[in-house]
Amino acid sequence: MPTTNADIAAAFDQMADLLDLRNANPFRVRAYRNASRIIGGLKIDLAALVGANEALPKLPGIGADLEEKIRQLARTGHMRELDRLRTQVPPGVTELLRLPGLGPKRVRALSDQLHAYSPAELLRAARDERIRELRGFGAASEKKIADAIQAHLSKKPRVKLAVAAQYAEALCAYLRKAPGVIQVAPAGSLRRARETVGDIDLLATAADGAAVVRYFTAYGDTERVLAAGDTRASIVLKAGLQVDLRVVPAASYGAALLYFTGSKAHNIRLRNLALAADLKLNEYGLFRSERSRGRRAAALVPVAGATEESVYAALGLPWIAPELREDRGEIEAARKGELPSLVERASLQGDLHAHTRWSDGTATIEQMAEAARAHGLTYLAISEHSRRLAVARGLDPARLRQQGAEIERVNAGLRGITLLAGIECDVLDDGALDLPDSALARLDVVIAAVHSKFDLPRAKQTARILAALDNPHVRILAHPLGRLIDVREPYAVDMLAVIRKCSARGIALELNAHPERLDLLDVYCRMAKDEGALVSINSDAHSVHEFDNLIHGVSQARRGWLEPSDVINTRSLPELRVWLRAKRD
DNA sequence: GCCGTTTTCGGCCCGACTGTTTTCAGTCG
Repeated sequence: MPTTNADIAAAFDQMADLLDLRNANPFRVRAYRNASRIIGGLKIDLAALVGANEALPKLPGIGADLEEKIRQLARTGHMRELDRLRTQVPPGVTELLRLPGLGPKRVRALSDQLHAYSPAELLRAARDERIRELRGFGAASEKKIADAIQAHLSKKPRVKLAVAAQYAEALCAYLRKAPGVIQVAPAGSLRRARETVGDIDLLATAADGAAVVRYFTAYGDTERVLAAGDTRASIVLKAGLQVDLRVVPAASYGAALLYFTGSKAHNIRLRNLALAADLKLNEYGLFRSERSRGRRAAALVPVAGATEESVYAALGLPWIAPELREDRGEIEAARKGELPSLVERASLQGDLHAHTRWSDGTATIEQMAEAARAHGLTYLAISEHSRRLAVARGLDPARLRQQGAEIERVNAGLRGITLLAGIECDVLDDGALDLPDSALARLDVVIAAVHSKFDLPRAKQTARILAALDNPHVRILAHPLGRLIDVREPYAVDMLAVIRKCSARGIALELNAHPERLDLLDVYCRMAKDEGALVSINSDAHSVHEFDNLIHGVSQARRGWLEPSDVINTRSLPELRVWLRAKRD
């Protein structure tokens, strides 16, 4: 079993947990956490490099020591120091760190003094009222811990972006009516458009923060209030989602929005840039400290803060789009003036993947065409399932011909939008396609899709998909990882090999915009861009409403640094036709 | 454990809230 980057990241994270519990130097702990985050988001396969005896790339925050540990993990699957630490901390204790309100110090106190080594054991201690006996704890902490464990044991998964966005919109609309409120904006991972969101972060500006907090905690959908001060508050919605609100003065809006949007790693980079320029950055603004005669303390003079642009500018940077703020090279790119001009929803001219009643959609061809036009699109490919997907009434060659005739008939009466004849053709177990080449050759666009045998071993799955990509008619690879968020893991496949094949054969990778899929993942969007492969942002709409989902695909593409030129359906129909007809080897 | 256009040693982001404390430690984002 080869070691993946995810394995290395997990080992480093566990190392950080264990060191934290053993009261190690906090900066050493941070070094492991940083390394974990960096490796977790890395596209290069580190273990493969080690296996090939090649040099590892120079990674920020990874020095000689951690590099050696990466080598150990790659070669043996183990890390001596981690194995040793594991024997010194009872298993289960690190799980206690996952409980909100418990950090390393308190977990240590609880496990050392109460011998509570797991959430279940700690819950028992809370019920026996043994926690309140400890120094530094009281009845209130005991109850909080008990509540936290119960919430943890019935843990809700992160909420999908599209769902969180709905709650956030309603909350923002409510907050805009709060007394004295000036601005309200979503922040946090929601604003960065991460595919799932752990909680909703909102920012408001007002002169009187306490009044806004009072109004916020009175929100009708509130299950309970976790904390409420003059500048911040946290509530839990009845749906189980936590919402954090911060209120700052209007002059701090930009600095606060920057700070609460994150990511944490991006913020740390910005603060370090500020420090290097002898400035101080916090959620209230960017400040220069000036010593004046007769005063002991230096005065803080505001330099910027009302807008995000002002803060970035004062740090010598252009504004950076929230989707890029993950410390994945955006600061360096900004410095060099090499930030991508990200794709936008308005860049999309068409959609190459939608279904109708001919297979498992709910609308007619006309209705889908009309809806796509109403969403500002100028072309739409009707791409039904193929016969193998019988549950979805997939088309066989005969029905495909009939459907093609109807598309032609409908097209003749359409104004402002053009229909293309497509197919979402199943990839069979051996990589062959589900329809004969003679049927595929008549279509405008053929999308190859894996809908079966998700659990093939990596080598077999990769070979199967590569074989499908060899079919000369294939122009797009649908939802390349097959994952359903929170439901089905991505299948095991060598994405670099798949992306290189797509690049070589001029095949686009689909970024399926359905909120359950958001497949291609952001890191692979970037890999596709780096490898010169195109991406197609498709709705996979099965009803007239689902064209709205395109925005989620665009957000994911932006997280993957994609520009309009990287996305095939930003092209006009004539340009697209040129690409569709281009000769392949 | 990492890092360096002042540094190879001595730093390492910063403020709010809570619960426990009588002035602060721990946790969180």
